[in-house]
Amino acid sequence: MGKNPKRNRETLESTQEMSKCILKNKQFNSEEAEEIIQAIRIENHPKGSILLKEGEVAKDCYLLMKGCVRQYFLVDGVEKTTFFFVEEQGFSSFKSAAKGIPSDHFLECIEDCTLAVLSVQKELELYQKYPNFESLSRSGLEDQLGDYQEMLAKFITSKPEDRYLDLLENRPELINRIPQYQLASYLGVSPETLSRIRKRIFLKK
Amino acid sequence: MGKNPKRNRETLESTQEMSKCILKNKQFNSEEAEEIIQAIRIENHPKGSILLKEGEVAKDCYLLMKGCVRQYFLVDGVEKTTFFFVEEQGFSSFKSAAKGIPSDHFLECIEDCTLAVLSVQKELELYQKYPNFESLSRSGLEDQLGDYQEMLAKFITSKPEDRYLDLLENRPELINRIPQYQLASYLGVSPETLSRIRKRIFLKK
DNA sequence: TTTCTTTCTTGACAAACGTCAATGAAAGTC
DNA sequence: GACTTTCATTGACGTTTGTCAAGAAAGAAA
Repeated sequence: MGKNPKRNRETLESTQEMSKCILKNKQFNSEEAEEIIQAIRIENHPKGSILLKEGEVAKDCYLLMKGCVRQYFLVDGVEKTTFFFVEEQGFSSFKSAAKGIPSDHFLECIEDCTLAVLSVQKELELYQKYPNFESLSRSGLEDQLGDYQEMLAKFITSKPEDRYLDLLENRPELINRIPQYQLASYLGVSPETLSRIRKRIFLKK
Repeated sequence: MGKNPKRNRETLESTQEMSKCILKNKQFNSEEAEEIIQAIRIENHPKGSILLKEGEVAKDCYLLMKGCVRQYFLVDGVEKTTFFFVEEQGFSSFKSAAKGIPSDHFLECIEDCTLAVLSVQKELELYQKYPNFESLSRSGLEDQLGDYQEMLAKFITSKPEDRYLDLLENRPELINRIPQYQLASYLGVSPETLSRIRKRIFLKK
């Protein structure tokens, strides 16, 4: 599954879309953009396929064009979901990719996914060649780091119910797309508790 | 407090130490290193001083040479601690600094601190001038992002008691340096609960 | 459709947590 | 030294959560 990504009409459209995304960026001239586009491959992975297993070394970084990817840990045989990536989000298993160490988590497509994939090796080459590309990456990393600082802070400072309300407000699309037991795990509670939290909220209105 | 940092023997030593840290990095020639060192100023802030207030726009990024800095939010009049920075750690309020928006949190020196400070503006200039410097920054950001991914995952997947045990194992120095009520907040529980958790752990041994 | 599987809900009970209040201990101040 | 302030501990009680188990609802497959 997912080992042999299809090359179809959707793939071509995604390539064009991704290309536009890079070309519109004024930091790049057409030559640079061309080489970057060449380095990126589009992959389609069906729902349920695993992009990265625990123990494997991450070799790629991703830009999600369509679908949803779940990051989870296996703790005492139980899956603990820690993140959902959706459209337009770029991501990688940084610890594993940057240091070449085995990943401690899994990445799973929980919907049919279309991904723009760039190998870490190629990425480094592009950094060397085009400082503008590294600049774009640094800036993106700063944004993401800001997001993570914020998420961690929210998680520390709020209760499960508040976190669910926060999700309702800031990422409502997740609630309809994602199985409730995975959302529960993401909120740090059991599926039963999330069910009760939903009931409590419903009764309050 | 902290508005008028002292220039003393300690400051000079810190400058030398920081300079060595940059010079030893083989990515830089002496000219580059010199300019970077010139751009960085050393500041001493006494215990209790605030580096950044909620509502202010972050203009600097920091490298902590000595002491400990606490990040906290003010939620309904209660301080919620979300991070402790210690020696050798570089940090910034990324969201605020990168986007020029007001900070949603505070940064407080909870010990007498010696900091290497670089303004965001100067930082961007150095990136423009020396791609190697931006490269160093990108790499550092990736490391930090990996750390944050890991921390968030740990927080989601573990209970308060596990988090305390984790702290005992991985950052034991924090436990003796930091008031317990701030640690409790950092672990996401009330001071009373942390006190009881410690008792439980003690009884188990 | 029917059947099977997966997911969600509900109940019951024990464990853990938050809050309020009181007490103790430690550190700093006069 | 005595005093004040701050921080840590302990008890009591109500709320929330986890777990186990059973049943309902929703999807997928035959």
